Order: sequence, then C-alpha cells, then structure tokens
Amino acid sequence: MRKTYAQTIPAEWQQYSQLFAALGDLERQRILLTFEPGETLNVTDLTRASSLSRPTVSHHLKLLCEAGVLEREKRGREVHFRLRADALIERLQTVIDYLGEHR
Amino acid sequence: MRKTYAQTIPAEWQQYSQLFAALGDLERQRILLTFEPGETLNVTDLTRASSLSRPTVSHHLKLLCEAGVLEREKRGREVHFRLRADALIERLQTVIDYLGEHR
DNA sequence: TTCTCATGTCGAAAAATATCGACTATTTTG
DNA sequence: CAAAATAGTCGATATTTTTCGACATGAGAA
Repeated sequence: MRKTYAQTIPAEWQQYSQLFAALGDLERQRILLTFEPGETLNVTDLTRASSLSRPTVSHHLKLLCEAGVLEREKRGREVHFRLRADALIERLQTVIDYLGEHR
Repeated sequence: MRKTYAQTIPAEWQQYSQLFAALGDLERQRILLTFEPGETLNVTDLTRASSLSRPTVSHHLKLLCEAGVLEREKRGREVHFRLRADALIERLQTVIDYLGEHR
C-alpha cells in the first residue's frame, strides 16, 4: 500500500484529474460530440446546438480549454474552437501505459 | 456540426461520462494511487491512508465501483477492493479508438 | 462614429456533491 | 452470549459546480 499519495499528488497527475473532470460532465460531452472530424465551431454555433445559455456554454468551453481538450483561436470578433484529438489520444495513452506497467 | 447529441447522448457514452467523473476527483485519485499492482485493500486500510473519514472514503469507493474502476469483494467482515486495471485499459482504449477514427 | 454582432466576465441563485457524526447490521473474537 | 471490529446508511451541513441575466469589451458594418 502506497501512503505517499494520501496527502499530495504529483502535478503531473493533477493534470489528469483536471482532464477527467472536464470529460466527466454530460453537458461538456454533448459539446465535444457536436464537433465533426477536424471541424471548427464558434460559441454561437455551439450555443445553438445546445439547450444551455451562451454564458454557460462559454463556461464549459473555458474548462475544456484549460483541460487541454479544446483549442481556442480568435478570428475577428469570433472565437473558434477545435477538438485537440491528437493531444487527447496521447494523454489517454499515457494513462493506459501507466496502468499497463502497474497492473 | 452534429446536432444529434444536443439533447440526448447514447447510453454507451453516458457510461464514459460516469467513468471520467469518477476519475476526475483528487480524493478518488489519491485512493486509486494507493493501490500497489494487484493489491487488495479494505476500507480501514484506505481510511488510514487518507485524511478523510471512513464514511467519506466509503462513499468514494462506492462511486469508483459503480464506475467500474474498482472491484468489490466481501471477505468475512471485511470488504476488499481491487483496481480493475485491465477493464480500465480496455475502456480507455475504446475512447482512443473512437478519437482516432474521428480525428 | 454609431450600430450591431460575438464573447467574456461578474454576481447571485440553484443544483449537485462531498463530508461527517450517529446509528445499524454483520461477523469474528473472547 | 457479550464485546469488538468492519463497513454501510442516513440526515444534516458545508463546499463546489452549474446556470443565468446583466453588464463590459472589442471587432466589423453601416
């Protein structure tokens, strides 16, 4: 039994906690599933495809960006979001590798 | 843009939402990291290795079991938990595969 | 510049989740 | 059987998260 992690968790792992928390919400999952492969969507698009208000969608987009799931790019007065599929795959693979080594 | 998921999400995906939500909590992450490879721990063990009360640890263990991350086995008056590493790897791999196909 | 559109932010309210002590059930020990 | 050990449940409280309307900002259009 490891007692090391009872109080503190390495920063590297906290990043994954943040990632999983971001993915573990149904509304955010809905937002992510709205993206077609390689597609770019702005806040208005995503709000229309949702049942939530714009500030709320904006809030979820912020969390998804901070977790590294989405990429944010400003174009004129619009802000476009894109799914960071490659980065996401890489990070999930890291977790799988860890589990495989400590199985 | 897919509008299909705006309201409803397939049951198959909700299961992943539950999984990620379970993994996306620092206290639960601490609990999971306490397990050494293949190790089996009971509630008392895990409570001692934690800063939380026993009912709270019990609560987190319940969520982790419901999400399929831990396995629960009753032995006499003790209840032992084991990390379902294989199942976890398999499910994360499914997500990776989906992302790869829709990249 | 003035107007409109696209977003972000802020504060408050609502909803969900986490936390704990007290109590209960069950099993083993003396 | 009585006592101790192990763990689940319940109800109340605390904390966190979600949600929205109102306001602020900044960029393009008229």
